Amino acid sequence: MADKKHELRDKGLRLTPQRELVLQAVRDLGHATPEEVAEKVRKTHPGINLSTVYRNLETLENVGLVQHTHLGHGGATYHAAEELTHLHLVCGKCGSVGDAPIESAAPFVNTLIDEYGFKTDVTHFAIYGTCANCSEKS
Amino acid sequence: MADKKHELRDKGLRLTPQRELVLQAVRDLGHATPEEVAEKVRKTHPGINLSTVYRNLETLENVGLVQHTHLGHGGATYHAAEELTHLHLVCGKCGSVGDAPIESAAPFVNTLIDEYGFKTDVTHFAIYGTCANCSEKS
DNA sequence: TCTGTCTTGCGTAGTTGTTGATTTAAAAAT
DNA sequence: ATTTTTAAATCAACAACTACGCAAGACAGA
Repeated sequence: MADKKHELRDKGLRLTPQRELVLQAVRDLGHATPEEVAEKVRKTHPGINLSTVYRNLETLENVGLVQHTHLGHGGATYHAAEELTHLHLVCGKCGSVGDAPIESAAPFVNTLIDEYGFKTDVTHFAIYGTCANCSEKS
Repeated sequence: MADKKHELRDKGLRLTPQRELVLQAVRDLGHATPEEVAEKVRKTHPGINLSTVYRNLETLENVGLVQHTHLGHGGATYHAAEELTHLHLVCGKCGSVGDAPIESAAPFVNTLIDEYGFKTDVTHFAIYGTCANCSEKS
């Protein structure tokens, strides 16, 4: 962690403030659309352009630092590669995105492999439902 | 099932060939984008318009006969309401959509409820991974 | 059968999300 | 410090998807 400044250069990328900020935003947000990333970055760097965000997300994905998924709405959502260790619990009512450890799905994943030969990648999609909060309220 | 002709009227909808065909297509296809529904319908009713398909899908959804989800790519996919009894196994390589009974996920769903209070609706999202076919080939 | 209303067809036009082209600026190498 | 190279900003174009408006036609009820 000490050499964070160099992880981009190590991948053969130039070290620009924008690029760092985009990566940091993805890490901070956990999962975010390009638009959300842009918004986040603009808090500290107001002039950043949406195109730049898109290009950097693409670049960062190429070197494996981030990945994208589709969580339902339409746009892609990005997360840092090292964060791909949990499930996404998306609440259909409030839109919140919770996390659960990957092990929660282990029996499910095994069932699908054993019975259908289907190798599930549970980190790549949203688990849709209703969160505890919204369940109480209704 | 004998009075299929009247189920639309019972919902307060007019009975048009297009409407019937759209509903039938959704039921036959299991899960399909508006475009795919249109294609299917056009086999027996070539002149049907895409707008009509969209409008009817919307109408049918309003009365609860069909539902839509986002399975990742971009467009919405529709299925008949009574068909919501299986999981969608979407292959990331070939794009195929397989089915698995809802019971496969039961332990998983229970875990999420017990530990996080999260009520999962497993029929409403795609389970993403690699199908048996594509696993062999690679 | 006739009438009023809902629906279709058709084209179009708005979103939304994304990518290019170009110029300017900034980063790395020398 | 200077040069070379790559990235950022800006704006525009694009594509896919969906919705809208109007006129003509089809459905259901009397």
